Amino acid sequence: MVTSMSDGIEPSTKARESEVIDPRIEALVTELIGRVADKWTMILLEVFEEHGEQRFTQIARLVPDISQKMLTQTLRRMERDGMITRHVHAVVPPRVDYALTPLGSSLSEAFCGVWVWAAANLDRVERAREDFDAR
Amino acid sequence: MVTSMSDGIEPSTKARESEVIDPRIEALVTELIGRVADKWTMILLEVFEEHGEQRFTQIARLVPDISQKMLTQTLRRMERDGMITRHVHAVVPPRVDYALTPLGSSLSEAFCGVWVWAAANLDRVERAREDFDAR
DNA sequence: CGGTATCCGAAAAGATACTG
DNA sequence: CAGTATCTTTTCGGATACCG
Repeated sequence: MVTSMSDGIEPSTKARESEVIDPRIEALVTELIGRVADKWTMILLEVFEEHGEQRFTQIARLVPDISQKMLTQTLRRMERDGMITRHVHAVVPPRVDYALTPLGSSLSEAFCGVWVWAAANLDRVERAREDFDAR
Repeated sequence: MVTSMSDGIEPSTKARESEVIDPRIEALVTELIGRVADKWTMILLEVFEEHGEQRFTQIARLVPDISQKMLTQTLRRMERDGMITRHVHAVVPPRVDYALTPLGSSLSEAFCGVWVWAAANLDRVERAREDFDAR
């Protein structure tokens, strides 16, 4: 869809739709996918999309399996990538609110299809695994 | 987005949209996302979607950065999950063809939006990072 | 060709303790 | 509360050797 492969000449039997975009762009997109197609990133995007602005501890409660380290790390990276904002309130005890930016929101929407797919195909995958393991 | 409703009563201050789906289903969907939101899985799906049925060595050529080990591993897992088929031809030298199943194809489509997003927002992310690092 | 098996160093994730 | 620092464990990925 987005990748290229700059073949030379061949008439080729198929695979004739996209192709020949700048390999530099290709590499950057792939790097970005590698960054963004991360389990925790996807899950946090989803949490923000569903629950709106949240503070640190609340997020941790909504995602019980994430370690505090990974939560901090993922939030920091998402902030750096422009997905979320981080607002520190000067109160005691401290309060930090995280919220999606429009950019993060748009990515969340792009991932929406994957969530729908997962919910819809859960049982199919389950059965495929059973079939495979039965061999 | 996928999680859902059927809350009981409480008025609550906010966060009144989702909630209270079977936590078992929720956990399974999350596990499946964790499995599927993998860099190499995404990239291999994309390769199959673009280039159709491919044999092992050809895939390796199309994805130069993947190690043989990770390629085998990812293909095996995708086969187990019902995303791809694996056909061994009884010839010498051996020939093994991999191809998307309808299930894999549907996942690939679900991911399509993410690829489009990445290509479209590359520069925005780039600038966000520069801004962040400048602090 | 299309793998599997093994070893190994590097990187990522997890657990725990401490702090402004 | 919202982290950071540190330590341990797991996973990743390259290199190499070997097989049907």
